This record gives sequence, structure tokens and C-alpha cells, in this order.
Amino acid sequence: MIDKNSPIPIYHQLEEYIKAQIDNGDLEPDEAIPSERVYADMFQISRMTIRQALTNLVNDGYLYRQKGKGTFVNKKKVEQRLQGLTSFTEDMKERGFTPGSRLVSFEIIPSGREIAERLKLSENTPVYEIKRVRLADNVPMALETTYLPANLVKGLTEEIINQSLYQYIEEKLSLTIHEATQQIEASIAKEQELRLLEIEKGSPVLLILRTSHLKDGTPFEFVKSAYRADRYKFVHTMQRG
Amino acid sequence: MIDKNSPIPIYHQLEEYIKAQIDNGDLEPDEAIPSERVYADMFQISRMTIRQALTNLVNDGYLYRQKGKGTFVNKKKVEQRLQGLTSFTEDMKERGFTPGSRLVSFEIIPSGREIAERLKLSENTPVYEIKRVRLADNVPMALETTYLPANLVKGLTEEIINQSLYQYIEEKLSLTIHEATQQIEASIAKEQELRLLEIEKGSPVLLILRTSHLKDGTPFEFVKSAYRADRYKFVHTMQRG
DNA sequence: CTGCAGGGGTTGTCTATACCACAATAGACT
DNA sequence: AGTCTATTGTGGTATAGACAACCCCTGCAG
Repeated sequence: MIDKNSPIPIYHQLEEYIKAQIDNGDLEPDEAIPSERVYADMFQISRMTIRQALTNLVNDGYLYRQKGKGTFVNKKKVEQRLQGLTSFTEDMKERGFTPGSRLVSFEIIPSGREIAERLKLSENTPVYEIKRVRLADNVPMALETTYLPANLVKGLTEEIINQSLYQYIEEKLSLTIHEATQQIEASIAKEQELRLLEIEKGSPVLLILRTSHLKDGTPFEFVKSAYRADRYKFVHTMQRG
Repeated sequence: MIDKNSPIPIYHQLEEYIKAQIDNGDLEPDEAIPSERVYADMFQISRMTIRQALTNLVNDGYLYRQKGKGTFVNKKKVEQRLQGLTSFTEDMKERGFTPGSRLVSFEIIPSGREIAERLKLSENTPVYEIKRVRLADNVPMALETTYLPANLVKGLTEEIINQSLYQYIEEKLSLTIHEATQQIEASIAKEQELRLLEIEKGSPVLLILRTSHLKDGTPFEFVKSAYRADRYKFVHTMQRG
């Protein structure tokens, strides 16, 4: 387990050992790991060396300490990673749901005032409008409407949408999202949302309006989503420095 | 310079000392700082203690090490504000409103299950509960409830709250927010919210639950805010890679 | 002149120990 | 039943010393 004669530092071996235990479930989130003195006894290693390993794991977010109580396993990094620039599909997978999708409408329309403004186009420029009901474990989760400038995203078909729109955009068109601005608001579900999300009149929805930009600042996507408030919470982590 | 009898840990004193030297230009980027043994001699402190201070500064990005050569000052890290993580007061000023506040209640209560979990405390640990109606141009904008561990944030008074809670926390207690997790959901206003926010029954509210952490990961603040959906939208920008 | 061995300086790893501050518990005392 | 106290266990801070790995420069040998 721990090889004192290895050229690999002991503290590093211990880190890998503990990380492996976390990954394969021997240690579960919020479970206390053995105390520093126990580890020291167990492997016949100085406590300071144990602390060096644990301190690194704490800094990496795998563990957290509580004075007088012990050292505990943190939630998986995926769960606490900042989230927002992912697609609905990725988002749902991370939350443990099986994502699904039902196409409501797909057409090219002239951009109205709001869409033109969001995508920095002149009015009446052709844009794709893709309206989909997003499912999680086959239950409606959100009504999502995507707007894409037709001159930027060419040759879109229903097949592509049903497969992976993002994959098409990133791989085939080699457009990469660099930055996105989101606006989040609370509202009461409108008539169409009530019907498609299968919720009752007066139910609250979480509206997320996202504008995605390329590296040069060009907006290339505007997405308007109405999430069922009873099933969806937006989670976000921010850091300073 | 370094006070061995101070209750403040020596390594922390040394961190502050070095940070100050970097900030005021006594130490310049890519300049080597004194070696660990020199510091140890200079302050009559064990080398391991010096290392603890330097390791923290390396993790924080102030310094970098090169084996066999020395420890060097890093380039200034851009002081960037937490996006979407400003205080209500700053937020409202940016939006062009005059912020205000009305204290609803202020007491020390034993932490319930949810609060204990959010602040990683054991249940029934004393916490401050501060409930305020937040005003923008003298109109209710949000009902905000703040929970702070009483053992961490000591000596809180109504005066402090009415002036600047954050200033008190950052300057007087020298606690700095390093990271925060927000959870955003939509809901229908509850009875108390209806009354205090002066909105009608069935009105939607945007709930923002924020947990703020110190650099070591200790949660030190949990804030539950209910914003009037007709007046407030949460805006946020994200970047990739 | 070039090349290489060595010495002295630096960070990296590790030990063994000590005491402190905090948390939880068990037990004795109201 | 409630309350205080002592004990035990935990992580937090700090010490003094040792050797390893690495970098750089200097002086010596070729």
C-alpha cells in the first residue's frame, strides 16, 4: 500500500491511496476518514507527513477538516464544479437524469426586435428558431427555444438537432463558445408552457435567457428556457482571485 | 514584525508580512525572496513554520518555488471581483438604484438541520439570524435572511448590521470570501414574503441561496433571499477555458 | 581552452515530539 | 432531570534536526 523505499514521496502515495478510496466508494461524501494519528500508526509514518498528504487533498477539494471533529470526504468535484456553460444534455447527466428531447417546432423566421438585439443583427435577418421540450427521465423539465443566425449556422436539419446540435456547431462548423451571459428570472408559466411542461396554472417557472459568444465577441446563440421550478434549481459556484 | 506570543499563528503573521512587502513593492515580481533558512534565522522560527507560510502563499499564487534555486514573487494577480457575488448594496448601485434596508429581526438561534448542513456545523450550534427587507429606491426588492456562525462572527450588533456587515466581516474580523455557491430557484411568494415585499398573492419570487466560504473551505455565511420577480433579474457571465 | 568534480546553497521530504484549541462524551454532582 | 467537570480524541501550531534532490559556480585536470 505504502512503500517507504519507493522514490515516490510517501505523502503522494497516501494522497493517491485516499483518492482511490474516494473514487471507488470505499469512502463516501461527508464520511470521516481515519484520524491523522490512526494513519500514522497504521502505516508507521510520522503524523506531519500524513498532514502533508491531507492538506494537499483539502486544497484540491477532496477533503475538508473540522477542528476537534475530524477530516471528511467532500462531495465529488463534478457536483461542486461551476456549471452553466454546459448543454442541457450535459447538465442533466451530471444531475443523474437521463436527458431527452421532443421537437416542438423548427423553422427559419425573420428576427424580431428582441432576437435581433440579443444576436446583434439587424431586424428581419433570418434566424433559426428551434423549440424543444427538454425531458429528464422522460418527464418534461423545460421548454427551450434556441435562436441561431442562419448566416452563421448553415445547413441545419431536424436530424442534426435530434442528434447533437452542439456537436454539430463545435465540430462541423468549428465554432466554439467562449463566453456566455445568462439572465435568470422567476415567472408564472404562460399558456404554452403550462401545456408543454404539464404543470398547473399559476405554477412558477425559472426563466434562463442565455446569449453565447464566440471568442471575437460575436453572439451566435440565444436560448430562452423555461424550467419547471418544482424540478430544477440553478447552481453556480464563483471564486475570487 | 513577528510576535511569537501573539494568538495569531506565526505562519499567518509571516504570510501577511510577505504579502505586505509584495504589495508595497519591497519585493518585485520574479525577485527571489530570502531563503527559508534565512527567514528561520532572521525571526528565530523553525524552518517548517516558514515553509507552512510560504506554501500557503504559493497556493494563493503570490509566490512560486524552484527546487535548488529559491522562492520567487509571482506577477500581480488581477484583482477581479466576484461576478454576481457582490453585496446587495453594490448590486443595487450598479443597477442605478439607491439601496436601503429595513431590519425585520435580529437574534441568535440554535441552527436547525438545514442551516447546520449549509454551514457545516453540528445541529443546535448558535447562529446569528438576520432578517432584512432590502429596498431599492425605497421600494421593497427582496427579503433577505442571513445566517452566520456565532463562534466565527463575534460581537455583532444592530448598529453594525445597519452600517456595513461586510465591511465588519472583512476588516474587523479579517475574514475574506474566497468562494461562494449559489442556488437559484423560482417559487411563489410565501405569506411573510407577500406582506414584507408588498406583492399580491400568487406572485413569483426568485430565491437565491448563497453559501460563502473562506479560503480554507469553511462556510461562514448562508444567505437566503427572496427577490420580487417583477423587479429583479439575476445576471451572470461565464467564460470557458 | 574545455570538461568535470566538488562544494555550498536552495527547496523537497520525513521524523519525533510537544503543546494548544475545540468537540464530544461519560460521569459526578446537584 | 438537569448541569457542571474531567477525560479523551481530534485537528492546529510549532520545534529541531536529518538527509535527498537539485542548481550554480568555482577550481582543477586534461
